Amino acid sequence: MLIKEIANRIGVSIDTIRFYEKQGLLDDTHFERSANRYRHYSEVAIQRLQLIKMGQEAGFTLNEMRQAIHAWETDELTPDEKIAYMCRKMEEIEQKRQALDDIKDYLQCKIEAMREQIMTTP
Amino acid sequence: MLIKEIANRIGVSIDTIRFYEKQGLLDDTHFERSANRYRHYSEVAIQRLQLIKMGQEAGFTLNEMRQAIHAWETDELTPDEKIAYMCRKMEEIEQKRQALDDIKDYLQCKIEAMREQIMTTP
DNA sequence: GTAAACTATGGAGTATAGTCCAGAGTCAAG
DNA sequence: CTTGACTCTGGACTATACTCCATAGTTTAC
Repeated sequence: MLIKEIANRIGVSIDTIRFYEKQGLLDDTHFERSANRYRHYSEVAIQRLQLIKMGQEAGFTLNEMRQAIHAWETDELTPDEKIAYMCRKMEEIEQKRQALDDIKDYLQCKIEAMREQIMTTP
Repeated sequence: MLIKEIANRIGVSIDTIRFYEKQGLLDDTHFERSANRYRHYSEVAIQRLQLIKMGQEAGFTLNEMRQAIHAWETDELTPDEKIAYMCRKMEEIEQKRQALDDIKDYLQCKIEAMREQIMTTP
């Protein structure tokens, strides 16, 4: 799969794919170079890019994701430490959820108040 | 309330408060100037800053918030249109929640797989 | 065999959201 | 009446995450 195809599949630009590579989020485990130096991406690359996209939508930075991936994929941490690392990430996600719930309540109140106002004005 | 006090209360820097002002998120309805040109902030400013903070934690940009605030506070939209606007924002929030749930499931799976691995290795 | 469409690289430019700094004025305490 | 802590302004600087561009090589279709 050449760069244009994977970019289209994931829904990002070609430049973005190359940018992620420069940032160390994609490496030679995700693609091979043919004789003409073209990158040929594997299914693993698809998964990696989907993960990055998911993480970004959830509000994580590329830096955070690179660190988390590194923590998970190397042997610098024991399995228990890896689990502990990811559990901390889960807590961060919970906090983000709480922020969403808070603003949702805020908007809901605003909307209710506006509806009331519409009802009670002649 | 001078700028240092409100910055401390909200938990942002003085520069950030002034930056928000430049961005049109705070105006003379949020503070008055004394003879020495010092800004004196009101409770309304506190509420506005808390809203901005909430919105940012939820992943909205300053631009989006400025637009939403403008839509809500001017008379360019009818009450019904304002409600419709905010309901669309509610949908965006739902999408963000979904992204969080997705990545949470992903992490959960990873963690489970790692636990399995720990159990089954000698 | 050439034009269109693709790939490569390096580097410049953009938007967002601040952060820092210089130079100047203000205020409260001792 | 000076020292230290505060305020003001304008502008330069930073990090993140792209995006665009020039230049050059490659492949596909006619």
